[in-house]
Amino acid sequence: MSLSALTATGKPARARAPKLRSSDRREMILRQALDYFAANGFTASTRDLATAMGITQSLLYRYFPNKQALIEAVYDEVTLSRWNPFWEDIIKDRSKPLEGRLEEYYLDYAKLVLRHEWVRILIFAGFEKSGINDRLFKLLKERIFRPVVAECIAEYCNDAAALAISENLDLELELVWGLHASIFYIGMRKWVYATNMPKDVNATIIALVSSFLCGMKARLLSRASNLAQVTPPRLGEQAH
Amino acid sequence: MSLSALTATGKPARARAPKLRSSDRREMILRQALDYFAANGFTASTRDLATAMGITQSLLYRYFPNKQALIEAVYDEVTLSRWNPFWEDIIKDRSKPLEGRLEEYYLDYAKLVLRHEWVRILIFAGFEKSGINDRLFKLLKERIFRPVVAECIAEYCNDAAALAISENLDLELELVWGLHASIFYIGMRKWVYATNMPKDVNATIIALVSSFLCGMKARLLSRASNLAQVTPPRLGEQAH
DNA sequence: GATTATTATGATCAATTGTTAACTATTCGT
DNA sequence: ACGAATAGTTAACAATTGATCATAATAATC
Repeated sequence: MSLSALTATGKPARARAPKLRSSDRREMILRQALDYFAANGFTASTRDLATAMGITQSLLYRYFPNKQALIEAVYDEVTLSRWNPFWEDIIKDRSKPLEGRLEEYYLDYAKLVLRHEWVRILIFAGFEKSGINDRLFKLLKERIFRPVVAECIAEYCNDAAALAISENLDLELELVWGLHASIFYIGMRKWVYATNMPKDVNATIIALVSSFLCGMKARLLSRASNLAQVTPPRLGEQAH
Repeated sequence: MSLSALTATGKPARARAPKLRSSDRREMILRQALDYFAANGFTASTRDLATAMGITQSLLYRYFPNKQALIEAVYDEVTLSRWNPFWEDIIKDRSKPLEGRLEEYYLDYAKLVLRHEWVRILIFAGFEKSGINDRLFKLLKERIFRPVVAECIAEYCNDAAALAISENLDLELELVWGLHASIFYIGMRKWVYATNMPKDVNATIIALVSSFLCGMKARLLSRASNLAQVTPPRLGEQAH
């Protein structure tokens, strides 16, 4: 009988999925599940997911013990394999001007944010399992936010002022959170709200970085000068 | 027989829900559904929802034709009734300094963002039905973002410069999007990612507003001065 | 206190869900 | 070419879902 005939239950027949090496099939499932979950949320059914990738639903369970395991593999794939380990080096490379370094990093990060999986999977994951993003945020804070603050201080403060304010950098860190948020939110406008985007994304990133540095500089100079007033005769005064 | 006895199927008995006036019951369902959906997402089952509010699931269908209608009522409740119509007046009130006005508005908006329903319902809605937030974003843009840009221009530009740059305010608007994002993201850290919050939220808002104004001022002054250089005697042209 | 209008409940349906297991098709070594 | 190993499919189960409706409980009216 014909392979393209109907099944016993009358469902339209589909070409049998080709037999792949176990590792290849697993990789293929992971990649497609990533796209599918990013588009439809983790609540999408395993049946629809399997149909979308041209295999039967039960085959999923040969490669992942259950749906949750597949979801976690997808999450790891997004957060671990899309993190660029060189970002930190870009930020810390003092052979280039600070503004250029920040532009370079944030323009690259924006590319990530403009791909639907980064924004959507991160948010889906946060909703599903609180705390799942902790590792990622720790990475962000230690490898990006703190270095950015350190570079700004190195740029705008002398050593004495840098030392003096290093006790409390909460608000400086919050300004970096703010810049991060501004750029992440561009992705949210596209991939969560489906509302209007900046006319020119790159120009927007550059304007945001410039504005950030302006605010950070003003803040650091202001702290340094307050410091000088409080302890007049010692080091630590500096101007621009 | 006792009212607290078990039912035929052995489920633990629950006190029968009191008989309320139709409008009161509807209001009560709406309010509780808001909290429950904000906490558990729109995919939460109507059974669990009903149990949480101490009524039976079928009662929901007396007040809302289906689950989708309930979800939409919840969404409207959040977006329509939590919008403060006086925000626009605060921003435009030139009897006060600009920075103070922005602080006042954003401190108030932050209160909204720190309540879980605003952040979560908005994002849930965006995921469920793309375009549903369009009306809200139009409101934000017309009543908040554009006025903020206008007030900044009034503060930092003379009339000629204001007129000249008014042709293209895309990037200035994007800076306001960025400030909005910075504050909304504080709510996301709490209600989506369940990660760390600013140590002092109000101080953070004030620092963000200050930094924003610093960047906006620099940008507007720079545009105005470019303008003067390019077309010394006339009005109107502006460069990139 | 009996009648009536209104509100809440319980049982049930059909569809969909994650998951398992028995079965079939394909590939590869010999 | 044959058989074992591997990959994929079909069919089913139990639990959960949104939704419906007849009925029981309560409040209002007289």
